[in-house]
Parts: sequence; C-alpha cells; structure tokens
Amino acid sequence: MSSPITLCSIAATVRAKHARRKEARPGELLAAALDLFVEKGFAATRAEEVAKRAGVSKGTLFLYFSSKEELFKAVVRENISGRYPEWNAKLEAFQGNTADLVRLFMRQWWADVGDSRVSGISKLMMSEASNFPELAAFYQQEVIDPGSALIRRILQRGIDLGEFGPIDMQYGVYTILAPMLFLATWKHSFGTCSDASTRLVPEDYINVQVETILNGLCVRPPPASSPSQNPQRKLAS
Amino acid sequence: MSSPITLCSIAATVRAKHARRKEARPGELLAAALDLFVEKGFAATRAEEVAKRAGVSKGTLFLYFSSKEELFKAVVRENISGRYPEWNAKLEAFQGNTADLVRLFMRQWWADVGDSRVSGISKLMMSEASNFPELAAFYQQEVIDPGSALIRRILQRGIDLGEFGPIDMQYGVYTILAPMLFLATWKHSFGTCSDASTRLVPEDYINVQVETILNGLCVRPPPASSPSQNPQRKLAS
Amino acid sequence: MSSPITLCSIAATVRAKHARRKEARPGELLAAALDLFVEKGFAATRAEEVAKRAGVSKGTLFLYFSSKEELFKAVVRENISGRYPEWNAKLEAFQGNTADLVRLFMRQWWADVGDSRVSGISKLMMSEASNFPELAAFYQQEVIDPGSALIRRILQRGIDLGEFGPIDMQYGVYTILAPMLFLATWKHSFGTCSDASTRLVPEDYINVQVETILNGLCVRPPPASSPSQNPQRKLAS
Amino acid sequence: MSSPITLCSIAATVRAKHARRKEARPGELLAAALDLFVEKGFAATRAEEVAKRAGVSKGTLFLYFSSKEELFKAVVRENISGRYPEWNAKLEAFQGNTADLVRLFMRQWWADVGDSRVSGISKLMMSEASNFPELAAFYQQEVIDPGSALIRRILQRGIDLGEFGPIDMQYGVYTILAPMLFLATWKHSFGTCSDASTRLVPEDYINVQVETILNGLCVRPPPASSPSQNPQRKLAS
DNA sequence: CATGAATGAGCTTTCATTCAT
DNA sequence: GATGAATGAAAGCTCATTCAT
Repeated sequence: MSSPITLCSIAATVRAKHARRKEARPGELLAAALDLFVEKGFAATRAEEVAKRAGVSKGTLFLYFSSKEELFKAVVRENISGRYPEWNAKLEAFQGNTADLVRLFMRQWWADVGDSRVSGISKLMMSEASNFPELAAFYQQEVIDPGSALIRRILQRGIDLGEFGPIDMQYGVYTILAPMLFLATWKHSFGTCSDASTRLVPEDYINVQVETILNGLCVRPPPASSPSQNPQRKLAS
Repeated sequence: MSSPITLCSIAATVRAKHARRKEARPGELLAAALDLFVEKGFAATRAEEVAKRAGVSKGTLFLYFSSKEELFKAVVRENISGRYPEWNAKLEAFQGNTADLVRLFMRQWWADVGDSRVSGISKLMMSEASNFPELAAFYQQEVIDPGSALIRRILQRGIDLGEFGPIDMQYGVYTILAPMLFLATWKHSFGTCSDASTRLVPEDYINVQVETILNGLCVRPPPASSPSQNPQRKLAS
Repeated sequence: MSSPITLCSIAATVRAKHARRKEARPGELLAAALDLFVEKGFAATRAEEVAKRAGVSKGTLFLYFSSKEELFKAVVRENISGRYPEWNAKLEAFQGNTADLVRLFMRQWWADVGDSRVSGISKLMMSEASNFPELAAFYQQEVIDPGSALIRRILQRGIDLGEFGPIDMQYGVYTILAPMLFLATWKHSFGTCSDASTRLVPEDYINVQVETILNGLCVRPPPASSPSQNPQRKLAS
Repeated sequence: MSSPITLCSIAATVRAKHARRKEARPGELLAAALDLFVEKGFAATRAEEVAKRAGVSKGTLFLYFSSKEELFKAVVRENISGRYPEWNAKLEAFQGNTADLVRLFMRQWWADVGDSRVSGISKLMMSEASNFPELAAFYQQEVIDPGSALIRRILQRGIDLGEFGPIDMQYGVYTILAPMLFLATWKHSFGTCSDASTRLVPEDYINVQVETILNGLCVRPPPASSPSQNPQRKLAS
C-alpha cells in the first residue's frame, strides 16, 4: 500500500493543512505583535518572541513580513478598524441632553476602546510616531481626524441646543480628546509600574474628568431649573 | 614686578582653564544628552553619540556619569526636579484669585517646560516607562509626585478660599496634569509630522483647556458679583 | 522502490546532518574553551576566541551557553564533576589494602586528570578564585567538596581496617590533596618554563609523595609480617 | 619682601620636599602594587587603584614604571629579599634531632613567610608564571632553587644521622615544599572566599602535614627507644 | 616633576536577519 | 513553504596609557 497514490494523498492532506494554517499565519503574527509592541514598545520587542507567541519559527515571521518595521506598520494598519459608523449612529439616535451624551461617550469609549487592547495602539502611535512619520500621518487621517469630527459634532449639538456656551471648535475637541488619550497612554506606561497607592482607577478618573469638563472647578450658583447633573462627582477625601 | 602675585595669577589662569573644561563638561554632556534623548528616546540613544555631540570621546562620558541611566537621571534633575523650589516659591508668593493662579501656572508651565526641549522628557517617559522600571520609579518620585503635590496645593487653595467646589483630590490633579502631559506627548509625536492645517497652537490649546477646566462647557447663569473671568475664551469659529 | 521509506530516510539523513552539527557544537565549544581557559585563564580568555577556535561565530557561542561563566561551569562539569561517579565506583570496588588504594588513587588521578589539560582548571581556579567568587563557590561545591569526601572515605577505610593510625579528618584530607593540587599548579606555572634540568617528572613526584605520606620520612623498624610495601621508592642519588 | 630670594627659598623648600618624596615614591608604589596584585591578580589590578593607594596620581605611576608589566616585574624583584643566610645559619646551629628540625622549619616558615604578605608573591608567581616566563625563571633561580637546597640539606642531615630512611633527593624536597607552597596558594585563593566551615587554620594544617611527612599514615610498632615524637598530632574528630 | 582629564581599543552580550536544509 | 542554526554589527562599559597643563 505504499503506492504513489497514498503518498499523494498524504501530501494533499499536508498541503491542505499547510494552506489553512498559511492563511491564518499573518493574523496570528499580527495579534502576537500587537500584544508585544504595546507591552514593550517597538525597539524592545524581539522578533523571536513575536514568532514564538504566534507559534511559528523566527524564520517564518520574516517570510510574511520583510522586516520588523513592516510588521509594525501592518500591526497598526490592521487594528484601525473603523468603529466610527456605529458610534455616529448612536450619536444621531441619542435623545437626552448633551451633557449626558458627553458622559455616555466618554464612558463608552473607555469600555469599548480604552479598556481593550486597541488602546495600546494609541500608546504605540504616541510613542513611535516620530520614528514612523508616514504611519503617523495615516493614523491621523484614519483615526484622529474622524474621532475629532465626531467630538466636534457632539460639541456643536450642545451649542446648538443652548446647553454649551460658545467655544473654539478646533481646540474644544481636545477638551474631550486629551483626557482620553492621556488615560490610554498613562495606562500603558506608568500604569504598569507605579505602586498601588498612586494607581489610577479609570472609571473614577473618567468621572472626575467629565464632570470638570462639563461644569468646571469654579463654584457656581445652582442652575435654576435642572436636576442634579452630577451624581457621580466624588467628594474631596 | 615679577612678583609672586604674577606667578600665582599665571598658575591660577592655568588651573582655571583646566578646571573650566572640567566644570563645563557635565553641562555640555547634559545638553547633548537632553537633545538626543528627546530626539530618539532613552533606549535608542547611544552613549557614544551623546559623547560625540558634546565633543568628547565615549570614555569621557563615563568619567562624569557612571552609566547611561545616571546620565538620564542627571538630565531630569537638571531640567525638571531642580526647578520645583522656584515653582513652589512662585506659588507661595501669588496673591490673586485661584482661577488666575491656575491660568498662570499652566501658561508658565508651557513657557518654561512645554515649549522647550524639556517637554520631550515627559513624552519619553510615557513611551519607555514600562521598559525601564527603575527610571520610571525615579521619575515618579522626582517629577510626578512633586508635580502632583504642587497641583494639589493649588486646588486646595481654591477650595479653602471658597473659589472651587469640592473635588476628589487624587483625580482632581489629573484635571490639570492630563492636558499638560497630553500636550507634551502630542507635540513630540504627531506634532512633529502632522500637516500644517491640523497643527495645534499650544498657547491657544492651553487657553481653551484652562477655561474649560475652570468653568466647564455648560452654560451657567453669570455669577452675581464678578466680572467675566474668561476674557481669553475664543469664540467658536 | 521510491517508497515512503526512501523519502523518510532522505529526510532522516537531512535531519541527521543538521542535528549532528547541533549536537556536536557544545562539545566543540567545550573543547575549545578548555584549551583556552587552561592556556590563558578565565578572565583573559575572550569569548570570541573560543568561538573562533570552535569554528563558529561569537553569537553561536551564546546560543549554547548563556554566559562566559556558564561556559566555564559546563567545562568543569564535563571534565571533572561528571567523573566522580566513576571514581567513586572504583573506590567501592577496590579489594586490596588501603595503602595500595592510596597509591592507585594518586596515580590514577595523575593519569586521568593531572596529566591532561584538565589539570589546568585546578591551577586556573587557584589563580582566579578570589576574583570570581561565584565561580569559586561553584568549584568548591562541584569539585573540592566531593573530592574531599572521596579522600575522606579512603582515609576512613584505612582507619577502620586498622591500617592507618588516627588522624584529624579535616586536615588529613590535605595530606593527599595538597601534593596533587600542588603538582597541577606547578605543572601549569613553573612547569611550562623551567629548564630541563629542574623539570619535574610527575610520575616520580607522585611516587615519592605517596610513599612519604604512607610511611613517613623517619626510619622505622620493619613491620613484623608484611613484605616491603614500597618497591617504588627511589634511592637517594 | 617679594624678592627673588624669597621665591628661590620657597622653591628650594618645595624642591627638597619633592626630592624626598620622589625617592620614596617607587617604594610606596611597589608596596601598594604588591598588596593589590596579591589580592586580585595581575589582570584584575587597576593601575589607578595602585596609584591611589600609594597616594599619587595615575600619571605618576607611569612616570616611574613604563607599563603595568614593568610594575609587576619590579614588584616581584623587590620582594625577593634573601632571608636565606639567616635560615642557613639557624640550620647550622641547630642541635636537636632532624624531625624536630623539620617541625621547626615548617612552623618558622609559616610564621616568617607564609603568614606575611610575602607569601602573596608565591601565589602571584604561581598564577602569572606562564605570562611572565623570564620572571618565572628569575624567581626559580633566586627563590625556589635556594629554598630547595636548604630543604635538601635538612633531609641529608636526617639521612646522615640515620634518622631518615633513604630518599630520592630531587623529589624528596617536594615532600616539604609542596605542602608549604600549597598552603600559601590556597590561602590567597579559596582561603579568601570559602565559607567558615571549610576554612583552614594554617597552624593546624602545618602540624598535620609535618607529622604525616615524618611518620606516615600507616600504623607502625612504636619505635623501641624514642620518646613520643608526635605530641601535636590531633586525634580524629 | 606631577597631575588627572581624555582617549579608544577591547570586552561581553543581544538580536534582526539570512539561508542551508 | 517552514525551520532554526548561524551570523555579525552594535551597544554599554572598562581601563591602560597619553599629554596638555
């Protein structure tokens, strides 16, 4: 029974298995690379470790990505999946006042993005943007700009409905963007190594940030006709 | 007139010239190191290149700083930690209301730190903290903790004087810290490569941030007995 | 007949050739390292030279041994520690009187260790122990202690059988150890450069030492019922 | 009063002081170098540390010794002061039996040489002989050979008086030499780092060695007409 | 003479990349 | 296609030696 046919079918099976794995390879490598790039940064991530985590050999990594730089670029491109349509839809459908919309947006962002591996990409881009300018431009176009537009529409809604005062649109966006990107960056830098006493609880951080953004630090006379908008504000300890 | 005095002064000159080099070295090395650390990050900066830029050989660098980590620490002390006494003194001496103190603080920070190469250190630490835990701990101790304490005192002043409402101290600090560190990080990442149209003007960014922090986005009835505290707020464009 | 077997055997051959190199490497490296350590000492032996002598590159050395210290330890294990079981077995199996066992032991040591490059390791450790405390501790544990134990068992055997008088065990061991280690040290120091007239013939040295250790220099009345145990003692010239 | 005369006399005083120190310099350097070479070996001893211990600058060391090798050679040559005439005289004058002479000699050697810094020279030569062959030859001529001759005369005395049996003279010498040189070498190698439990007490070591050399390990019928020659022999523990 | 700042070759170790199998 | 053994260019740091002062 050691006929050529048997050999062929063995080979076919092997080839099929290979092919199946082959198609999965890049994805497995990219996932492993994302984890490691986020955790250690670009320079400190060793190619061999990426390969090992993806379950392949070092040589195979270079079969799919001609260099570590190409791998990095692929990781970033791969992970910029637009969740924007979904968010835009939610924004359109929202019925309540805009302050609550801002609260919802920031908390949702943390739950969907900040608290997931994807926030690592932000940290990564912040860290490596200057080493990969084309990638940075790409990221700006694909992620930062749409995100800014989304925030801008929220602000505009507040202004249009008379809830928010007048504000510079270009910089007003950062009012919301900065605390979020800072949180993502911090979580992956000092957040991994600072002692427990100074460790930041993201939900509490977000709550304090959003209430300050909305109402400011300065005392103000209680608004005439509105229920407490600030149930989450924590008292000074 | 070939008096001992003359002899002494010759010796003094000689010594002085010799000594002057020695005394100048650390400063030259620190300046070179700051440049390169900011430009390339900690890990990617080669000791030899620092030396070359300071106009000395590799060995000389290690004559003055026992390791690359010590060099970095010295850069931080020279450019950041060392300035806290001055900043604290300014805080003590300030006479106006706390809202103006916050405005002053953030604008001064931009002028002194953010707008200089020094802000690159913040970005660098955000990028590399997780890879150099000892450096991260040092930075937290020498920079983050005193900085947080300083901000906390500002907030407490506002509360004590009845200008600020109650706020959680731990997270309230980030209200001021986050926009500044975000700006520093942004400037050294996307700021170096984003096209002119989206480029951020730091002074305007700071102004919008500080007014939002103080007064919030939400409209409020004008306070009974105070003139507009917000002359800088730019109008929506 | 192009059966799977043929295919398999081709693969096997390929694998074997590949594997053979890999399996041969450690041995080649250990041999090269032994040579160089003995010739130049631990500190003065450069990793690159070991690699070159083994016919590989610097990097390859560190593929098999994680550091120069580990390389040295492996050399010691390969050449010394690893042989104790064999030596212990010989000791257990020995049937004759203990004086002859001591003679056998010292001559065998010379044949197996002293007369080979391995004795250079003893000299090397004597020279560099104080500079490499971790290596010294390792050597003490892996070589000195088991060696002392072995000698102690020989002495104890002599005492138990009534052949040897009572002796302090701790220092009695040096009675046998010192002449051997001295010989090894001498061979690799003055032995390499002293002129022929004063050159020491190890076998003769060993013979004189062992007879003196056994019977002393002092004359003694011939023991009642034993033939001369000392046929090798050379006469004074 | 700032006359040239004053200047000259100041200069003269300075020069005198300089001259006085200048003559002391080489000695101070050699003493410092001896300590360090013995403690750390040739390669591990840093020129700067020798200079510092001698109280001069690194540059000055190279003013007196053109290289580290020359310094090493000078250290060895400096420390080979013949104590042989004195020892020879003592040997001639000794009245007791030769066994006691051997005991005296070995204990005296320990007190005079082994226990002093000079024994470091032996260790040093053992360690570095192969790197400095001319020096090794010199040392052999100046130290080893006269020492051997002295021991040979002691042995010959024992033979001539009928106290010692016949023995090969060339190798018999090592019977006494080996334990002493081993002790010196061991003291400066493992002696500095082995744990307290295995630490060797030199006087006890010498005692056990000398009694074994004289009387051997093997039991013997008590000599008919001699008082116990072996009061120091320690009992097995 | 004496100094000590400066040098730079040299060391161990790491890791992206290659290529024979 | 896939492997992993092998490579060799760096990198941080040391220290004998030099030389301007």
